[in-house]
Amino acid sequence: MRVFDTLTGEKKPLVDSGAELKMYACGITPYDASHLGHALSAIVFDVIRRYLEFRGFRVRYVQNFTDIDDKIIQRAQREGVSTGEIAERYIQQYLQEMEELNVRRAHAYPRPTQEIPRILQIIQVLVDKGYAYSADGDVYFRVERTEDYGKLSHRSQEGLDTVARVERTSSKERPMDFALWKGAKPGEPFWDSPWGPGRPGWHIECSAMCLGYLGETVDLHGGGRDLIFPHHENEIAQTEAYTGVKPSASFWVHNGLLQMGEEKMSKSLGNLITVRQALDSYSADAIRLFFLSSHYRSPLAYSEGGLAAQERALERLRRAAEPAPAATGAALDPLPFRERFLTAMDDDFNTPQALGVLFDLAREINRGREEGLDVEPARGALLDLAGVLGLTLHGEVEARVTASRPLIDLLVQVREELRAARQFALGDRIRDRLKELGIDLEDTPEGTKWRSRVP
RNA sequence: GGCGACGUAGCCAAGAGGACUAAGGCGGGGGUCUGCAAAACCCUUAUCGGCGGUUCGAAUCCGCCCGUCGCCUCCA
Repeated sequence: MRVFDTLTGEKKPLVDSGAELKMYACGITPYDASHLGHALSAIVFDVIRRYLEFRGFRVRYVQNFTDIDDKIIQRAQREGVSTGEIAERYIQQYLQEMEELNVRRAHAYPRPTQEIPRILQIIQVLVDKGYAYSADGDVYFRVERTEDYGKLSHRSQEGLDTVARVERTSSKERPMDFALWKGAKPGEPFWDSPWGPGRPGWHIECSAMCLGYLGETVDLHGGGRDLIFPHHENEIAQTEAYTGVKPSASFWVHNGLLQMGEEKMSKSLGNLITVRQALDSYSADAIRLFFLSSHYRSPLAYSEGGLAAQERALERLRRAAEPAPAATGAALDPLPFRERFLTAMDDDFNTPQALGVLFDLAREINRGREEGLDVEPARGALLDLAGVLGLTLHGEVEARVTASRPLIDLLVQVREELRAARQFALGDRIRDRLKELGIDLEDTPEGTKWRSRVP
């Protein structure tokens, strides 16, 4: 298996050492509803995790929530509630939505406000080692002390210092130094520290939680591309300065960002589709299919039409995965498809190619059915491999019509009788009207079948 | 200004020196099946942004140009 590593810029072999594979993904800052970009990232790492497990790795997966930061504080002040309340609300919403998207739970979801002692201890060591200094109640990381700062994002210290946009604080030694600890301003939540009351900086929390939950070297550290700089660059600097162990991650894995028309989807730009909105209009499988039909490292442009197209494509897979009447012919061997699927996924999780294999397999199943082959093994493989991508292939709208099922059955039965009497005009009318209501009828050799769809 | 991606059919998207007379999906066209449909199946729908170069051979490597985007500031 080969996986692309942002640090080296190339695909490297990932081998199963037999030990637990440690995987850390940067999660969200819960100050508002999550958007599809967050879902994309979550689904990318969910698929990576599922595939690794499918390949026999024992995976330990940790994802954090940044539950204290400027935006959470602002929101809390605006609503007149505590920061903890804001964070908790959106964390629960996120977890609920991820469950609906069939994203498997991480083994742990640490949060900085619950890791303050560990964070303080790390900052203390960095200060003691000369990697950090306190100034006016803040503590900054001394970027100059590290010789390889910029190695992840491929930037030079000189370049960074001259960039006007880097925040210039009078108390900083150099503009590119970044905060480990932020002194509390009036009215802000704070924790006591040797440098005064305050709260952890953004980057230190991930260093602390990664170290605390997984150890000095994680196998796979992930997040969106936008986290490469400064977040992950700073994390590397802190963690490696603290432990003296390099590398702090064997693989840095970053997913491409979801674009919204011309620019990326982001909370600060306000051009977003929330996970909720997407789930209200499309099935979880279709949303996953939309994301996975492009490679995880490429940017992906959101499009209403694209999502709808995937919903239709999904229908092909769903139908192929439906149980078939027992057949007497030879069995359709799914092994070649399985191997092609593995080859695709082994190459840096090439899900578009893997999906191509799934569609090929679906076609073979349909063809096999017409030829009277035993497609059960192939059907099992299709469901199995789709499951690795987190696709259920269930007709998810079925549940919505449970109550009206007997009535629909009755109408279908009446129509069958009309057809038997060659009263086609009336029969067609029933079919057309049901279609308008989101019920599609199909006359097959085994009788009339119906299925519901989103109207 | 610095760093980095990307540009493949009407649309989405794999492929990264020879098995490509370029996967897969959506859409379009034609057909089989059907009372008619639907679904399914079959056939069909591209020479890879432009120009130059390297090579026996390039969508795949190099250079230049054009275009799009991301990061450099909170961000998945």
